[in-house]
Amino acid sequence: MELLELWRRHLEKTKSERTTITYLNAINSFLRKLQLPSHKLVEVSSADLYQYADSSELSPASLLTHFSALRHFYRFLARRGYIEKEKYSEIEETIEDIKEDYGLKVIHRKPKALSKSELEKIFQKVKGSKYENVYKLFLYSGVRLSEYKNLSSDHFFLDKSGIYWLHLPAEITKRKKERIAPLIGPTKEETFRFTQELSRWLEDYDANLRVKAGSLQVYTNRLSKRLGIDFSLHSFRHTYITNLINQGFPAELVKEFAGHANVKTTIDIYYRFNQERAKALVDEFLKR
DNA sequence: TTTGGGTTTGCCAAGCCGTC
DNA sequence: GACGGCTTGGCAAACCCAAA
Repeated sequence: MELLELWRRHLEKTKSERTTITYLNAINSFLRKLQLPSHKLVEVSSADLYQYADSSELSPASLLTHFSALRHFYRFLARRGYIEKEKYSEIEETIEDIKEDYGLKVIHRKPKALSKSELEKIFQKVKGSKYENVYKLFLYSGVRLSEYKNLSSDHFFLDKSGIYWLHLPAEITKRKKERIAPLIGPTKEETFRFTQELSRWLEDYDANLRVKAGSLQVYTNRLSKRLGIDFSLHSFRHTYITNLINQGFPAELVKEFAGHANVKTTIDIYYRFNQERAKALVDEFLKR
């Protein structure tokens, strides 16, 4: 059996469908660029790897992904004895050299929480439509799009204090980790106003809150352009988490509500972001 | 225990097409 | 022409793990 086919089967057993697709695409892109037939993959040299990096028009992040795939492929071949261990070491070393040469590092953008005026403009535009309800759900729950796809009224419950909680079972969350999060906004008043609305919407979830994920994404993208506001569905999640932080929830709790696997993610991404914001606020205060 | 870099995977953008 | 659905590849968020 062809080595590429063997690797594909291995990926299908050990990786997600998305990763399998991404890695296979990377290898195919490599073959196309170098105009190599797949059986020549075992003969690939350092010069070929350099040629790919030199001629590629991919962004640093994508090039990194492609080299991750190549490294994974050759590690697979070496472990099964299809290539010499020394050959794999040479390939691995070359990939490291290329990364160094090209300064390949993933650039992380800071999360963007939406401001009050941006939210007003967005909700003014979608007022009265189903998108208004869905956007509010994203904003008050911090739900991810992938989680929203599988949501139903069964995932919401009202607690004794009169606010809704979202209970996401492990099978529908990103990292297969059960998550419980309160549906709250920037203030108590807004939270209770939303709770009343949600109570009505949940009577007929499909009619009030169900939109196809693809349509929701495209609609949001177009709205972002129309309004001249740089936002996406994920911006609502950033805003939800930022609201929790601004309200003084401790990082361990924000981590649980956000569904992060560890608190480092929460602190690194959101608290660092908030420290800058705090500095800006202090500067503003001192100017008064 | 912390941190930096690598890996995995979800999200977004763009283009095409159909419908009104 | 405007709007919305679908597909696909690249980008970036989030997680993981080894080294210090």
